Amino acid sequence: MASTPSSTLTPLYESNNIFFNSFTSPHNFTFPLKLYKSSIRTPQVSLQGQPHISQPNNSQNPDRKSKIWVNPKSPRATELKQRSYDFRYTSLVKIAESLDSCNPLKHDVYNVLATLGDKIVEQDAVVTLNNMCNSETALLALKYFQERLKLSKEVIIYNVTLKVLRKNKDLDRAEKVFDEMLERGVKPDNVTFSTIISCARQCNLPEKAIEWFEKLPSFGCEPDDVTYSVMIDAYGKAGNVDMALSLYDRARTEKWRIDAVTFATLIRIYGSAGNFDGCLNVYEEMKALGVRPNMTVYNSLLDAMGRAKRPWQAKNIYAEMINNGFEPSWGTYASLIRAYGRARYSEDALKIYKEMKEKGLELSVMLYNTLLAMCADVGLTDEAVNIFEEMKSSGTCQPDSWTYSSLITINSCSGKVSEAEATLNDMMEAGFEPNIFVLTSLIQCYGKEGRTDDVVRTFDRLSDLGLSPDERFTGCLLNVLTQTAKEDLHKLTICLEKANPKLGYVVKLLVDKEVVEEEGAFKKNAAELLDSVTTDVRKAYCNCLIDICVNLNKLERACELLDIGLTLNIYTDIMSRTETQWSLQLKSLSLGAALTALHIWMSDLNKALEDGEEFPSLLGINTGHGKHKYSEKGLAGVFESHLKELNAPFHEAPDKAGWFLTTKVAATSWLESRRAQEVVAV
DNA sequence: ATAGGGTTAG
Repeated sequence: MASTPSSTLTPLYESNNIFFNSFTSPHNFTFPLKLYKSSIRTPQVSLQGQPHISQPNNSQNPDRKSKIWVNPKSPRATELKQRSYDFRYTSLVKIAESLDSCNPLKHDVYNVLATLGDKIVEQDAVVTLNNMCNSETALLALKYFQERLKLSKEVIIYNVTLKVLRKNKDLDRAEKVFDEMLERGVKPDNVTFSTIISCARQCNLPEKAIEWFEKLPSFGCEPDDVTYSVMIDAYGKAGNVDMALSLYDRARTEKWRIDAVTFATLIRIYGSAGNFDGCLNVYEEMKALGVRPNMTVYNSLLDAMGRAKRPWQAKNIYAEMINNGFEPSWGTYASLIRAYGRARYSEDALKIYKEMKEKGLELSVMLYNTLLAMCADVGLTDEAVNIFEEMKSSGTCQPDSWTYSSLITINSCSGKVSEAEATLNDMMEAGFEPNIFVLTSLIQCYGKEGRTDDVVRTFDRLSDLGLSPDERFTGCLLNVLTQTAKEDLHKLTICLEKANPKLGYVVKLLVDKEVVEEEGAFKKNAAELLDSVTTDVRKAYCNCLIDICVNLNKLERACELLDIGLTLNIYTDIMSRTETQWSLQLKSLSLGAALTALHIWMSDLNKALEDGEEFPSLLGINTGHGKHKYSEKGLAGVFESHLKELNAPFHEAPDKAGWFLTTKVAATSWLESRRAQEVVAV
């Protein structure tokens, strides 16, 4: 075994939080509650009260009994016609509004419609129904028009009625209306089908949508571009990406004009299937076909890049969108906040937040939560407090358990135990039970303060609430062990055993002197354990276990764990060699794991030296810049002093943050002098 | 705006 002075490896108790945050980020958790939309969307603003529409006192008004003859083909005539149509349209919208709020009784509905007078035309029916939201009164209105009008295109008023039913997500009624159409001998067309199909899609019944699409040919209809687009969307929603794409292919070979909306649909499908390059390819293909992107395309792309955790691409697309003269919509901002928030682009996210406020756009709970979770991630305590205050005073949304979780996490991470406890009380007063996320944060919080008994109490609280520990919760507990004094470790080992017996056993082998270990049992069990947990927590578990070893001065065990980590590909590319440089990559390692890796790397260098291998011109250690807000010092800072203690000739590169470099000559002479010392020491 | 697609997501 080589000769790293192990005393320098010992005190790990406070600093390191490099792996800590993989547990505390609320966005890493799968929240078990399904949240529903808090309010129904307000209906469209009516045209009522727009001043330009009727101005009877205006002497310029051409609608007054004017004797001037106007050439019907002149632009002036077109304008007059337009005005008179605008006027008619406005009154029809008002009728539609009255019908929406009227009793669903034949008598009442007919009375409202009687105000239209006797000279109604087919288009009046279309406009009225098209502006309605109430299914029941719409069906009565449909009857009224059927009784009173000679309809030359009856299918159209059926189609607009179907739109009303779709607004209400009422597929049952839509299907009944369809049957009625057939009974009356009205032939459904593509509009009928696309409306019913999108209704089924919006009802979250994509199988139904497919069913309707499949019966389209039996009514003598050939799907057209819009029907394809709707179906592509429905297949995507049903998770049948292959069918969606093959429809797209079919639409393409049948030379349908594929417009921006369809491309946006395709981008959404690729995005929700996790194929983010697919999204970008569709976008390129679209541009190659000469289709100009619209807002939907941009918003879908931004959303996809957010899911892909590629905030820089979101940024580029947004810039392009602005350059092309588009005004960002609510959806644009929401996508950006999510993209930036998840990726911890805090400055960008906060800028968007500011812009939304300036424009008077309301944020949803989800968006507030995204911002708060981001603040928790990067340690923006003051901003989080501000955002929370603004959220409360917005009057439009109430904090939910996610909100409180983030706030508790923020307090916990900045070591504000009593504030965290107070926030938990607020949460319970607001009617939310503490959940696993909150308890996970609290465990971290107490652990960091060395309040082991409170950690144990919080651990027990979880099962009292009828919850069982998940991998993150257990991982946080394990992380607490890396910060706990030796004499308290046994209290936590008991908890660990309850949470995950295998993990408990592995830790016991490290901590408990009385456990008798069979030859190789530690390595075997540790490997089985790490293999049994999901990949997202493996590295964190391994890092923690190594830290515990390092704390307890069990360097051999630490090396065994690192070896397991390398074998299971938990750590990749830690040590690499090119012709010009040999590197040690420590970026995602905890301090203990990094020190262990350094130890192994130095042994390898020694061996290479012994074997007379040629060293490259440069040797480098990359610690990453370690700019994490919650840890006073990143890995870089700790490493710098550690390397000094070892008299190692590595020096931080001025132009490459987080890199410590040395030359062939310096490295060789350093290793040789260490070996000489070793001989003296023996 | 004036018969069919698009969302508000964790």
